[in-house]
Amino acid sequence: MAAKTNPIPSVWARQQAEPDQPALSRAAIVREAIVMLDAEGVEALSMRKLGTRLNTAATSLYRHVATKDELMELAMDEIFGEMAVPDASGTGWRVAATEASRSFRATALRHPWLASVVGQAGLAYLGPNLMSFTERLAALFTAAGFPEPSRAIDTLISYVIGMSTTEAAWLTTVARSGQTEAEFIARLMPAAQQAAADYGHITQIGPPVDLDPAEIREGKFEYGLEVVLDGLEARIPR
Amino acid sequence: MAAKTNPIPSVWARQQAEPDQPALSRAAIVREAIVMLDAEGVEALSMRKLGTRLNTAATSLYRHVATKDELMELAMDEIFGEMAVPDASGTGWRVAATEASRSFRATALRHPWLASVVGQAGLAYLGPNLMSFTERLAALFTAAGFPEPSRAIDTLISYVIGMSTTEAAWLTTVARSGQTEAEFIARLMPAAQQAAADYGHITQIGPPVDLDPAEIREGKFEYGLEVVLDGLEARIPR
DNA sequence: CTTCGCTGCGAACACTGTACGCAGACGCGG
DNA sequence: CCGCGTCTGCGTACAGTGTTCGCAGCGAAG
Repeated sequence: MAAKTNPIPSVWARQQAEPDQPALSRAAIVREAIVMLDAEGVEALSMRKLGTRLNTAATSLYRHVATKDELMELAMDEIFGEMAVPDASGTGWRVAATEASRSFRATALRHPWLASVVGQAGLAYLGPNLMSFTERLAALFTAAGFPEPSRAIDTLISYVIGMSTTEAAWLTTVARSGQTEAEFIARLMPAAQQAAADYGHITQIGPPVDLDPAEIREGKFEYGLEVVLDGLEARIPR
Repeated sequence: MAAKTNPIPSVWARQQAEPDQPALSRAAIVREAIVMLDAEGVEALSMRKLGTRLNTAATSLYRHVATKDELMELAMDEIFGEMAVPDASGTGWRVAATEASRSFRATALRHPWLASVVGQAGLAYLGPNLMSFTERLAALFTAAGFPEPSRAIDTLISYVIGMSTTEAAWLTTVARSGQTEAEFIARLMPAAQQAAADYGHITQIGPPVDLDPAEIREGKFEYGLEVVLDGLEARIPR
């Protein structure tokens, strides 16, 4: 791009570094990366595209971010910052845990690419927001009287992670197909029933199809959430 | 590689197509891909490397596999074939479900790359082995008397998937660091405790460190499994 | 014997993440 | 005011990636 620098380097022609683009910083890079990930998915993000989106060259990003994997970890931690763990005072631990789980799921569905990153990088990265999230959960479960709060937490968020990432991956697959969720299901039904018949087992698998798929998924999540919380509640010594 | 074809194409010099290499087939490709994935992880697998491993060119693979993503889905389904769902007769549904969950976890830890694939492709792909797995689970939970077996199944495998993939991703991270698991934990402890102190919450997070990390992980899994199964058992109408 | 479809493959294309070295800007001691 | 060292942006380049295309051989079918 030779046209970017003014051919005659005159001080008069040069405008004042247009401050609408707030310079290049790690925070700005992560923010724009999340925008791209939300809009086009995990495989559409490349350092070059991110660079042009920020009006810089791709290699400039490496001044603020060591590697692309590190950028993904930063983005992941940023997303963890969107998850809320409400206070248990007044409402009790169970509604607080329910609300935190719902917040996790909603956030994961808002940023479906998170499923890939969690599957690849895991939760070993100790970002501040992830730390804060688990720390608040630990306070919640300790106050609830669990003798082994870390195990209770791991049980709950394992369920939530499993359900949410599966759901997110499903939604990405549906979105890639260009069809609506109902259409996609309708197209998949014959193959599924065929396979079910092959195993000689007449299963009415899944709920009736005339409901809103999004509501079905939400109901499924809530069902499992109650199951897990029931099992956990029995662990609290009286 | 001009030296591969005999410079003088004589029938006598040509040996009988050495049958130790069992030709190129979709099954052989998937099998070798799994070997590579197990050995070197998901990011070390490329079509070219896989090709040379099979003594062919990379582009030859595309005669049997449409795309690399399809190959990954095939590999994933192949792995699902390793998971066992035992029969419930005699032992009851609960031990059968426990055994199936343990089988899932063991298989996922044997092939840690599966976590990435599940996170990216999800369970929307209807491979025969995945179908068989869920079908046998459906039979198990239906016979157990669950009014909504599909919901019970989704609850259980969501927990199992969440725990197993998180564990697999953790193990991959540890392996990449070149340290043992205990060393890795010891190195991470100060940062974690520092962060915990920042939030003013003195948590004895995690168990004492003088135990075998693998046993700790297994105990964690078993704890959550019992919790989920307890919650599920209460859903069976008497 | 001819023909046709299938399989392997070399070359090429459009990208990717990232290392390296150069150029300019900014703050600071003289 | 000058020089200077550090920091930031960036053009170039490299080693790879998934995948397409057209060509060559080979086995079976007509």
